[in-house]
Amino acid sequence: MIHVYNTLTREKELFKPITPGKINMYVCGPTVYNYIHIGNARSSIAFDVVRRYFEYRGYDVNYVSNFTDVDDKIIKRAREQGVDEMTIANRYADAFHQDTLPLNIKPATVRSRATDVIPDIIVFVGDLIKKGYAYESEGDVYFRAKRFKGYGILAHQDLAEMEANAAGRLDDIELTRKEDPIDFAVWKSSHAEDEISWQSPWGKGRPGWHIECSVMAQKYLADTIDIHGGGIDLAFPHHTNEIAQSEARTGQTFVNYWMHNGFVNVNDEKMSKSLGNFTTVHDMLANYDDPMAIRYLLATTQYRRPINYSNDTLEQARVALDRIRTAYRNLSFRLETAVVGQDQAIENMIENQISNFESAMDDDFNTPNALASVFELVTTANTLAESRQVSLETVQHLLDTIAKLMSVFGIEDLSVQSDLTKEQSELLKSRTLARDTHDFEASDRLRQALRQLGIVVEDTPQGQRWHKA
RNA sequence: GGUAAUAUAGCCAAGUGGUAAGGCAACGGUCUGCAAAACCGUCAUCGCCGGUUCGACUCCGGUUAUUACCUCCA
Repeated sequence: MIHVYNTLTREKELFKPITPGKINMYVCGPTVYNYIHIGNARSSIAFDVVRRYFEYRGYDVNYVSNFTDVDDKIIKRAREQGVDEMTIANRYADAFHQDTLPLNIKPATVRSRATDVIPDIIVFVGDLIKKGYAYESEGDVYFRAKRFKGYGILAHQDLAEMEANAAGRLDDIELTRKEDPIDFAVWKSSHAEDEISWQSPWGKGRPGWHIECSVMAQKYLADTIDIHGGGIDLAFPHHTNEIAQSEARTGQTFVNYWMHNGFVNVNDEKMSKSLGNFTTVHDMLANYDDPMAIRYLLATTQYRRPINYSNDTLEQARVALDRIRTAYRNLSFRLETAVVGQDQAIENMIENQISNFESAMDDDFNTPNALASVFELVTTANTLAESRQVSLETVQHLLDTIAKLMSVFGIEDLSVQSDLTKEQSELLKSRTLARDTHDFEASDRLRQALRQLGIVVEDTPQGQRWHKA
């Protein structure tokens, strides 16, 4: 029984998929005009965890996301660099894949670009006009926001307020073209010859920002989808407008559950270029050698809560993750000395923690609580690793469980052990001999030598335990 | 101005009408040739003021602070 917080109703609701066992979800992707920043990564990771948990629960998840590859920011950047828009879009779409790979974000089932669906967008806009929900005005096409009943409820915005706000902000050109200040563009005429554009019934132009998501969700998923996700800032206007467009066209509910992730602050401040704390994933990965620690920080905070990203919080994440890795590694070491059999008390404990983990995740993906269960298992693993005698099946079960639960957070490869070089192997053997004869001087020297070669050796009742530094 | 969210120990962070998970740090102990890793123990009364209640940190009212959104920012 999974419960999901629905932004539309502002309540946790029992999750019921439209088709049993299947989930159609759409998550807003980035505008590819720059490297993705940590906020983009947070959003991707938050919904990656949602997806992974549904999959863990046995659902078949159809995950669709987009690249916004045509918009003002891309056009501007292309101009600045004297290249065409697609050069910019391709460059940063590629960078997205490079940056998300080390963060272990699963690729979308379908990752579509706005420019891949231009014909569909034109049909969609045409339909809106036919139904009286949109109108052409000097080459632009606008959506009649007021015509759509319930416009603004997702973000709990008041129509009159919005109207007043909008009127003060728009320039004269927009005001003269729009019937109403709160109307929004679904199609924009192109203003310059060298600007990217497509031929349409309304002249040369390009899609408005919101329309692509409505079109893709419908094209690749369905008229009504289970989950739509994105950053909380998108609730208004982006998702508000998506709802209006999509429902105006189909007459059906567009989305059953709206999910929005919280923001990432950098050093306790909102990330912005003017504050100089704009943090791209590209730079983070270049400056930090443990991408899984970044993932840990972003994945283990409850998705609706804000995250403060700083050297300090990142370091705390790394230390916490290391505790899990160390436990996993040290228990793995006991596989060699384990005896065939099972330990019922520990088996029961494992089942209890799995159950706690699932209860936590069922409750709107409460990752901090779920993690607490993992740490209970970690303590058990540490205790077991120190026991005189351990049962093989139970050791394996505990290891598998920790790995399985952590993989829900997208943290895999807990124990990245590589083979020893011949030299390292020889040194270890020599050290065993030295210890057998209580030659501690030689033993300490060899431990130091191994340390220099990147191998940390620890002495246990079961012999030497080593791992890479 | 409007609409929301948040306020829990040194830090990060859960949670609940009946006397506060987990992680880090700190302190004490155990284990250890030393070390490492680990284990055990200690460490908060929940922004402020009222109210409801047998009882609130958890519900209600108020207040303060912080933050976000109010047309293209995840």
